[in-house]
Amino acid sequence: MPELPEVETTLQGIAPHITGKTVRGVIVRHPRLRWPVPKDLKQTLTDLQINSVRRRAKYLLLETANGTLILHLGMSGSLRILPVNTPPGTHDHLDILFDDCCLRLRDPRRFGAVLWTRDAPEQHPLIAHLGPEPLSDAFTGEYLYRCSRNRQVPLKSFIMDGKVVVGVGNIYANESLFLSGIHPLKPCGKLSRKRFELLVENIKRVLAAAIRQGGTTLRDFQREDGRPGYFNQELQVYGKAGEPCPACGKPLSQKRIGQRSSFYCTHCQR
DNA sequence: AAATTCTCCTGAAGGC
DNA sequence: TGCCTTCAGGAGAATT
Repeated sequence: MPELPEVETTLQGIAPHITGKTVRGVIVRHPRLRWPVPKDLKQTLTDLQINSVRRRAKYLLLETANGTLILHLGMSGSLRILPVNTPPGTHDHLDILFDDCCLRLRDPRRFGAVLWTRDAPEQHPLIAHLGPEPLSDAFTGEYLYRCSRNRQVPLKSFIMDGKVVVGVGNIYANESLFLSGIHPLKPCGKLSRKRFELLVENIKRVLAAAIRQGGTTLRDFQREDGRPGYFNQELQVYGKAGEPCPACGKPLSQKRIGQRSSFYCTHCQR
């Protein structure tokens, strides 16, 4: 399921193939995603050059002289670079055709999105009010500490809130809380500055390590060339309810927090 | 305003 | 083998 490391992996995979290339055609097979794929996307994009490919939060931004294509992979989306005329599969929603390759979006669960904006993407309503990038210098323990004062939402929900910080999805929230020895249900307003600093260090560490491994492949995620990510091997707690805690050996707990499965050690995380 | 719940969707896994 | 139920989840929208 694409979280920030998977989106970053996808970005690094597709960028070299499409940057500077001119769109020769667009095929929309299944327009129904989270929002309908723009009807006139083919007209809009064809003959435009992709000037740059960037990422903001989990949005991929393909910038042209006339506007920006915004892609979101939802929870089951993947982008691949394929030879032109590769036969499509069941959930292949969209092809963007270039002279020598095809950028194909597959999204079985249709939580993803394809949007077009003429304005600067930073102004787009979905992007304008997002928190800082977790791997940027703006994301510090001090920042999280200040954001969290007078709030009592569970810490795990807090760090997964895109208005606080972007890109910390369920897998990596669980992992970084474990590494920090912090209980996911701890009210965020009660955590000390010191412990926020440790947490931020671990969020950055986990995300950076996952990017190095090409992300985590649990079900649907695949890289632009079809390979999986390998960070699964490094997971300490995610999906491991009942298994021994890697630190103390007691069985790991599982509980739903804010509609998300949460995994933690009641002994090591306080 | 902040916190919580609902919603979209499909495929995998488990129960009988 | 097959049908049913349950679960997974990003994040906007709706509700409390």
